[in-house]
Amino acid sequence: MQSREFVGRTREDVRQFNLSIVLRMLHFSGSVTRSQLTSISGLNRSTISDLVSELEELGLATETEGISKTSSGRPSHVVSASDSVVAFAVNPDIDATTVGVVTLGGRVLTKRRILTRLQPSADQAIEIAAKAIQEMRAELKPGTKIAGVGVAIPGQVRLADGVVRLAPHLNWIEAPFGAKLTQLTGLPVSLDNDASLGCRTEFNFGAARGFSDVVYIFGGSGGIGGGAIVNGSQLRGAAGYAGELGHVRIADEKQSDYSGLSGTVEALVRRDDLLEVFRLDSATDEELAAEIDAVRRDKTAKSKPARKLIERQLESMARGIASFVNIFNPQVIVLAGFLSSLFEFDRERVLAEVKANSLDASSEAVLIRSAELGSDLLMIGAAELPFAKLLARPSQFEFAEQKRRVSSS
Amino acid sequence: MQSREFVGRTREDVRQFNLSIVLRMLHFSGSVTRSQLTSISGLNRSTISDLVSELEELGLATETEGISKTSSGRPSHVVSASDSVVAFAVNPDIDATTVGVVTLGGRVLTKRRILTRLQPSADQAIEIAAKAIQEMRAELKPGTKIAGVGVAIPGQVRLADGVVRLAPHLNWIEAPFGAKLTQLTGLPVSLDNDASLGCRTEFNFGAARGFSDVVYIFGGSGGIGGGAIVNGSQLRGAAGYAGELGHVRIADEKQSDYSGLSGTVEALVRRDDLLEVFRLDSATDEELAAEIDAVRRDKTAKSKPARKLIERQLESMARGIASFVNIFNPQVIVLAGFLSSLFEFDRERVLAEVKANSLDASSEAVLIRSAELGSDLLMIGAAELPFAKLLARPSQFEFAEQKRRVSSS
DNA sequence: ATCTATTTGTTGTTTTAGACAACAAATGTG
DNA sequence: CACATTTGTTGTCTAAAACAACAAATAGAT
Repeated sequence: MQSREFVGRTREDVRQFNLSIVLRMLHFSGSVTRSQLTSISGLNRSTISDLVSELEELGLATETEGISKTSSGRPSHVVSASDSVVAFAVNPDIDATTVGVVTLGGRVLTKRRILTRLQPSADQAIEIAAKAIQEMRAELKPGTKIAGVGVAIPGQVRLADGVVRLAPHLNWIEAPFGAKLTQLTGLPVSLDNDASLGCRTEFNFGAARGFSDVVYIFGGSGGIGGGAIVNGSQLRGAAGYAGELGHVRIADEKQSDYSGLSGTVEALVRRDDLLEVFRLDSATDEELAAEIDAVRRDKTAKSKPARKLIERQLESMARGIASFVNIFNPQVIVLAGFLSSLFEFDRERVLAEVKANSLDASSEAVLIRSAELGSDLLMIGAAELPFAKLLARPSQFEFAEQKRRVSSS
Repeated sequence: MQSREFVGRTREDVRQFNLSIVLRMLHFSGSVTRSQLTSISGLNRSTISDLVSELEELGLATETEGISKTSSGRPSHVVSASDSVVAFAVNPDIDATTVGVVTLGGRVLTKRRILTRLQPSADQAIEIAAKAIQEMRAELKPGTKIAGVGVAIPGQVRLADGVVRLAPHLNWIEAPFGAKLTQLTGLPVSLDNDASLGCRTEFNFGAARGFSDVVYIFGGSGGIGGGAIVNGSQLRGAAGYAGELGHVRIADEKQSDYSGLSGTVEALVRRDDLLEVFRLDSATDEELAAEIDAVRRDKTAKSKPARKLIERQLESMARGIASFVNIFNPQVIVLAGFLSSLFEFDRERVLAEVKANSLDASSEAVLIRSAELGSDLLMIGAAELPFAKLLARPSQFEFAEQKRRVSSS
């Protein structure tokens, strides 16, 4: 008999859980009135009062007797997530490493993008991140509590120990990112795949908010990543590698993807191919979107090769989506990165192709939409990793020491 | 803000939850000693004592001062799931409808297979099931409590209202199976897809026991079905259609499956094709397995066409599995029906093909194995539907009335 | 300006279920 | 047969949610 499943619950668990739901409401909505907390949770007024007091004492929430626009009656106190609880977010990528500070309320306080040479080694990225964190830490307001460091990795991450198994784009193999960054910063570090975090963030704050079953597909220069929300919780898999939707085979073609698999979505829907047809060396997602949109509007012969490529990619993408619809029966599919541009190129056609390649029942109610969150997505997503641990057991969470020591370097 | 997620917990919830874990342990293991319950749950001895007493009073558990082989010390009481709590299980199929009675302890008390003409209508199947249930109900020991009726459907089921959306094999479309069977029997009826239930049962009692992330693929005469366990809970999707693993596209081929989709696993791995190459009109899984095994052993030229077909199917199956490995990163893949025979034909090759078509990290630890549970699989699986509701809130569950009335028909 | 209805915050009390401690009961062992 | 060990039982303790009563703060009506 497995033991994990059959662990009993005590009164302390109830308390932790209720503290957790209150803090989660604050985290996801910024600020909430006490009467809202009461009605949504279904708990008694006095219980909510008690819980909020405890969160205040823990330094996790602040209460203001602000204005709460209701019809009549005594106005309710507004409770907010404390701005003095923060997490560091790190996102190493091919040409730069981004580091930011995110508050428990979801605001990005600072963000720094540190350019590197192309394909930095893991050790280089770790040192850059550690340095930035140390500097930013010194600038924090006194009394600020640090929940930890969250890292979004463009590759496969073993969740158990924070080792980057493979990041083909960066050419990292078996890099113990988490352990080393912990060593350099003295802070607890959690890692996850960037697309998984993107999925989770769109689910928490963006286009997939309010749904319970979500498929997220992200297209970037490093390939196609994905994530899924299943019955309200993130798809992780045994070791954390789940959600590699780009590496699903959909055709016989020989062309292979960045991981060497052929006929996959990632092999057939390539950002580089689009750049090539537009004769661009590199482009931001906005620039690429503009090019694609220009093709959409221009119906003359001149844009034919580009149009054909876009349509071919769009069709491959739709085939992949159709399989995901059959597998997950999601309420919504969120497309991010340049996939969103492919979708906007011809929404009707994408929808039609998806329907044609999936079961009627599964596809009848599915929504397809573009991602909503922009450049702060990965900062907020990465910060969610340490915050998740805090949110799970608010009164037992131990913050990193805030005694700053003079760094020797 | 979604409301469901943020509902607070009360002391009553704790009680229900603890009653639930105790009853679940009894359900999954048959019988357990009180000391085991204590150590596994982590609850206090006196609490377990109290919980067991309540379950006894509810008629859900029985306690015997039996022999518990421990080293020394006072022997512990053995607690078992009550045999007088049962559920009906129903499984309509193309040529017969099977109805059974299953105890909370997991024993199949009775099973009846009622032959029908080929492709019976839903109404016919419902009437057959209702009649069998009524007869079996009359034969139950007095005092037996009925948790409800669970139905395993070879097709897509809308979980919310128990409507069979599509069962291509049976040619059922939009059949309100649940409502009608409830009407005829007066019992609460729950439905689910047969492969989903198969998955769940292998997870609870069979080849996938003890894992948290499972992919299950079933091959039968009606096509290829599937199911998945994600982080310990069943993949359902928005409406309950998730897990249609057979309808995932893996190749360009034109050949289409029973639902009209082309190039899918179901289109390329067909039981009928195997029967044809063996010149069989029909065959049980055992007979088919024997044929396939004969080919395996016979290396002469004579069996060439069969061997080629088997190998082609095996390869397509492996391609599908590889995609599922990338998507779910499961600990184990369970193959059932004739897929298990394909696997046994050449385990090494299936494994090699899966590895070749999936990411190294995702596939490195994955196990592939054949299903363990035999003919009672769907009976136990279907019964799990009503039992699940009982297990979720033991002291609030309302059993069907046991006052038997003389049936008018 | 005052009164009323309404809603919310606060405080003290009640209830419930798990934890704990002490003791009795039932086994194996030397 | 004394002893150690484990388990069941019983009475008490404790923490946390519910509850009830009252005070406070608003909008709207007069």
